[in-house]
Amino acid sequence: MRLSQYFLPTLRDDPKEAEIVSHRFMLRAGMIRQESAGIYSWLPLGLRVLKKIEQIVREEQNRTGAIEVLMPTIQSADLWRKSGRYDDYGKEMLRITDRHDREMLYGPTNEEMITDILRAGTQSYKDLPVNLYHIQWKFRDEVRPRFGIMRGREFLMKDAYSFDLNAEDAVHSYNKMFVAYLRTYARMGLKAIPMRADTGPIGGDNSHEFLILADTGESEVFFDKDLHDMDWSAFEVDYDDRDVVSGVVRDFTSKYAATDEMYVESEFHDKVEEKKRLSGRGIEVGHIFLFGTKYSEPLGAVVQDPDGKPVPVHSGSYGVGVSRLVGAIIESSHDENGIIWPASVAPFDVGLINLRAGDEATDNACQVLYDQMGDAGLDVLYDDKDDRAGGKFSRMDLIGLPWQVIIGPRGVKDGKAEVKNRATGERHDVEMSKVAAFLRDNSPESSA
RNA sequence: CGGGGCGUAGCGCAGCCUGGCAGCGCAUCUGCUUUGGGAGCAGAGGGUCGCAGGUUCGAAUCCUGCCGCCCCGACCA
Repeated sequence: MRLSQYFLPTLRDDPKEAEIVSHRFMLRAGMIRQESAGIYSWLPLGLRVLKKIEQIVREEQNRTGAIEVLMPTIQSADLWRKSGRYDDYGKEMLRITDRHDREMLYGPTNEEMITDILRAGTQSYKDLPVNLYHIQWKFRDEVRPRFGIMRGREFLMKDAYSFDLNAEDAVHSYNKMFVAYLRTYARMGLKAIPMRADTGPIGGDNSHEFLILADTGESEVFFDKDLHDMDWSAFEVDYDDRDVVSGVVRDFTSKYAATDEMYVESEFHDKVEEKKRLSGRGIEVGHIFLFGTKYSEPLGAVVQDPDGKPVPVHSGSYGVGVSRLVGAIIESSHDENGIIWPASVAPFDVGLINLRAGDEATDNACQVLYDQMGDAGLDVLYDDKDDRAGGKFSRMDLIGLPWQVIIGPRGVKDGKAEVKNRATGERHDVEMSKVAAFLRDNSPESSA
């Protein structure tokens, strides 16, 4: 993509409404534009990141055997009356009336609808287990939206729903999602610590929130220092092996970690020796939850078991805040100059900077490199604009592409390109013809 | 929902107290000189001063009402 033909409205000054780093950089880098409180347009650069994150989430869901569907944003009130949540949900739910005076709502979540979909399509225990998910916009009319897309009213969420014949099978479904979440966040370069979460009236151990440590997080967290030493890479697992999967869950839940709502000081002190007690703040980027037959019973999601008896299915729901992750990644990966994208979610792989646009030799060298990198499968943003060097450097640092390939008359004379790593700041003089190979050899292995 | 604050050009702001030509910086456009970390000079374009009403010869400025947005707290992917 040539920058001269792209739409990238960057800002030099901080917009005054943006208090936290991710919000500031997203606005300045031209990723989003606010349309209303908690509602944003996604501009080209932001949309690219959103799609990358969405795709990683999708791939990791599919890997567990979960199946993608797409449910509408608008739902009928009827289903919510059946589950009893229409009145319970309160003002957070945006209620709409259509032209026939039918009561509709903009979905804040989809337990009712997915349970009804399953009910209609499943009659036998032989049809289970099944895990259906979708990645769809949600609307929750938050009292106070803030921090840009981190707490928007409209947000993109992956929500998965598992259905099993009995409680034991449901735990395996839950565990699979737990492991999938570890892998998902790891692939985005994040360490998201699973923490016991409030299970509300249902009880039990089976609810965890996944939190990214960040000063700007909305939750206060308490955890064992040993968690930092766990293997946070996207390790391989056999999802069909119940023991392996539950073993991973056991490992990652063996160390104390709790958000303020579950935190009990005496328990923390009991389980963690003093020098290993850490506390801080975290951003919730996922929440998984096993709720048994809470929705299947009222909505009649029943299958026949091997004895021919009708039994309500056991379910769980599993959410990932896809749009929130864009902000969370920036919170955990930036410097004073701008964003530092992990390669897996970067909007482009490389920024090619032409320091002397209009100079024939420099233009030609850039064109050759642009084609070369494109042929090598790299996604390149080519800054071919007739701007000054300083502005180009600043803008490229701001938008945070993993690599910058800098071409000026100086290098062109020697046949050399300057390759800069955005994260480390390291610069390498690389022969023009070897730039694509250099980037391939020095990029983090693709974890797909 | 309680408390605080803001609304003037794409972004950041001044002007309002004490009513009298709507300004500054950045950005944008044109020309020249420059050209490896946000250049210089000269010129130019861009505004329903959030909206409505009122007071006044005259309102960005004073008064009333409304709308929008931000921040802090109680709630949440």
